[in-house]
Amino acid sequence: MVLLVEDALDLAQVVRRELEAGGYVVTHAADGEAALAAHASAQPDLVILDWMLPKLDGLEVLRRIRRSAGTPVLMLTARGEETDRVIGLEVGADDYLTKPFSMRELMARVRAMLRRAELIRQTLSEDQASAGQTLSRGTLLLNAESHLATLAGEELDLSPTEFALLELLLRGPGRAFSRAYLLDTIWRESYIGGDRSVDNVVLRLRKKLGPLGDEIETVWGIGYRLRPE
Amino acid sequence: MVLLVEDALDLAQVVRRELEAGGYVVTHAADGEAALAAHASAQPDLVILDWMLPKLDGLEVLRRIRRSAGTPVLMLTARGEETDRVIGLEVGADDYLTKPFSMRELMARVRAMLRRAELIRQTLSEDQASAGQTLSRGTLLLNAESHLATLAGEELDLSPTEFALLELLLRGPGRAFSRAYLLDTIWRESYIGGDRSVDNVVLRLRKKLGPLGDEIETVWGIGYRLRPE
DNA sequence: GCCATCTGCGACAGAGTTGCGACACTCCGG
DNA sequence: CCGGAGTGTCGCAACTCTGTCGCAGATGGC
Repeated sequence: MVLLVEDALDLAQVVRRELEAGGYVVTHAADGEAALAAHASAQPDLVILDWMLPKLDGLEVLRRIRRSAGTPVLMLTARGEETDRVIGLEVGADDYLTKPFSMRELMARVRAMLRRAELIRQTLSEDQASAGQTLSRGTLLLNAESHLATLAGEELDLSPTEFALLELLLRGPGRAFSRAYLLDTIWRESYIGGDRSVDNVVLRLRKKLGPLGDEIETVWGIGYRLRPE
Repeated sequence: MVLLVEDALDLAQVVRRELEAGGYVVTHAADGEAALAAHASAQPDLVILDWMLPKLDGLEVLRRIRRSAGTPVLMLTARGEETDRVIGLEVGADDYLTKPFSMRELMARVRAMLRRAELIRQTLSEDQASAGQTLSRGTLLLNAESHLATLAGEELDLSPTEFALLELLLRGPGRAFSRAYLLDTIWRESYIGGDRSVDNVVLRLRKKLGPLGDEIETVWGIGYRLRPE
């Protein structure tokens, strides 16, 4: 069951039809309060959440959902909206889509998210998904909410891009991320980057991490990965 | 290959030059009917489609393209047609650019779209194969998501091609794969290789697998197979 | 056993990919 | 208007991967 939270009714209609055509059952909510009510009563497998909403905005809705549940959330943001891509990740959105997006892309993401959620449920214990706020790796600590990273007690001075990359890696240790995925996820609407941009952020991040930098492995011809522990 | 559909010839000329300078091969069509014909015969990787066109307008062209193919489409629209945005989404445009636009932005979008198309293809094929599962064979473990293979606990250093081949074999143990099939599946459209390329990958893979390499059997006159357990 | 094919395999070179420093541009705050 | 931080781009070097070739060995039909 998918909960769709979107106040633009025409767009909601389109998305709903597409999802239903793909075999999903869809519940719709048009504002933040309705969304929370629907989430509590229907317990969806996935929430598609617009950023701008009447009554409660998407960010606040996300925050409250996270207090009680680990439901995967896909956020919809408009291009040009002043959204720090990191903010959403802090609160625990699992993925993003920038308007306008294609229906094909939406479906691809929805499927991927549901699949991943299923896997996590099967294999991993809940703590990784719900603990969320502070990620760690050896002496490296990363707190998403305060946007602070420390290495062996020392504060790490990371740029926003570096921070986002490190966070993504820590969220999926062992998982190999392609450059295309990273560009799509971290860079969002700022598109501009080529593959070499990714390389450079990795380069800078590795340096700042010192010895721990080696834990970021290159997967030749694919992308990068944080070495599984 | 990029199909450019634009009736204003001066603009088309400028865009074409820019794209070609960026390393893309460009085909041009000046009206809707020509666009459909070109799309059917040339099978482009991306379509740049003007909204207003002689004979068939852009929307109709998009609709017909969508009946037969999922080619990514970048629509060019005149300023301020908000309602059309939703219609376009419904029919399946993947991105928009409002005239006038800068060449720089166009190029950025084109690059991003091709990248994303690749991502979507990847995600969907993973979905079919229910990736993320760990495949195994004796002491050999292979995890597609992390792109990591281990043999008796030791990490195996496999090239992308070797990895893909091993994954395919593990997914269909006992099944015999012809060289043609392997070229089609692993090499995809970039198969410049002849049959001996396959042989060589098998050779290298066998070596790296050590004793387990013998499990990859040669099917004389056909191709290769992983010995059923 | 003989021949036509097919496969195994080492060597090599070209193509592709990544590491990394240098530089330029943009965005902000002073 | 300046200066600094952040980040995209470029170029070069180093490295990895992979297709090709040649030849030896294996295989199967006759």
